[in-house]
Amino acid sequence: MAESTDLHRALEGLRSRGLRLTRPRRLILERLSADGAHASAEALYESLRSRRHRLGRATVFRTLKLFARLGIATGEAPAAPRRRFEVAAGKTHHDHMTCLRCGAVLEFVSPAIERLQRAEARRRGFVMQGHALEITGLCRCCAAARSRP
Amino acid sequence: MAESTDLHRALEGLRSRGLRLTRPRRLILERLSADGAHASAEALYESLRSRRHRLGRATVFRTLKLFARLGIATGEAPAAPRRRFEVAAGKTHHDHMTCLRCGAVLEFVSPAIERLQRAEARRRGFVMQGHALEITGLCRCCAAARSRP
DNA sequence: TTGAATGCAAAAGATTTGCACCGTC
DNA sequence: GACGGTGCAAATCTTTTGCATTCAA
Repeated sequence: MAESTDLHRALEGLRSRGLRLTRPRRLILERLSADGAHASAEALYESLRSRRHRLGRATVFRTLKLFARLGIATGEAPAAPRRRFEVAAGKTHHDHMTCLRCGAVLEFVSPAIERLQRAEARRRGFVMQGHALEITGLCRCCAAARSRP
Repeated sequence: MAESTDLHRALEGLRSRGLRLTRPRRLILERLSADGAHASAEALYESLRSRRHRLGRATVFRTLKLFARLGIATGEAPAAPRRRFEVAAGKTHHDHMTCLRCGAVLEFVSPAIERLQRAEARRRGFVMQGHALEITGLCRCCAAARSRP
């Protein structure tokens, strides 16, 4: 039921753009719809490939990217392709705001947010060990620059 | 001043474990201490390497990993090495709790946290476009399993 | 039929590992 | 002097791209 709804929605999204609902796309969508999957491209590739049907790794990546672009699927894309480091000594925990235009990183702390996170975890019996919050967008300068002609 | 403090602290951390404060380690620590850097391994490698001094890419990665282990530096390590996707259709925005033991992903929504994030961004003139919050730790099952002998 | 989509293989990007040599303690 | 650390190159892992072929519309 949920699957067929997803499928119809996806079909619309594709057709309205002159794109096609192919076998690989249907398979990936079905697998992703099942059991609220949070799957990686590799996991999908492994589980969908079989002796009977061929499927390319590249197709899975291409399809996921397409789905993300169309809003059919989402994937937590990291703001930075590379892992970023910073000194920790003498610093307390903090979170980040990353500017997507200039790459600037602002640090911020919100005790209230920390508290709420802890509460949410506790409510679910989840033993919280760490957390990472990243807000993406435009820093003050870049926002100003963009709004200018 | 802050740099020499960091350096001393790091030296302690290293020595107490029988590790050495070498040239590459000092350089990386200094560069990381400067201007509140949020730098990638590649960026550090590029900026520290020169015709006068040789420096290996591997050393930078090894050193950062070591620093992270010793608490001298931190880097937002993603809970999953691979990007994970999920269907978006019909779903509203939500955040994740990832179990580091079994890999389970719990979705949760906290309007209060969302609100606070928006407020923090606004306060800094940051135009928020997106955000990702991931809480890592142990899910109920794994926490229970671990506390058993 | 025809252009979009696929599978494969090769490339690219990020990080890790093996190993002989080097430098800190 | 011993042993931890380094540089280099090769290996790994994840994702992307080029291209001839296939297939949905």
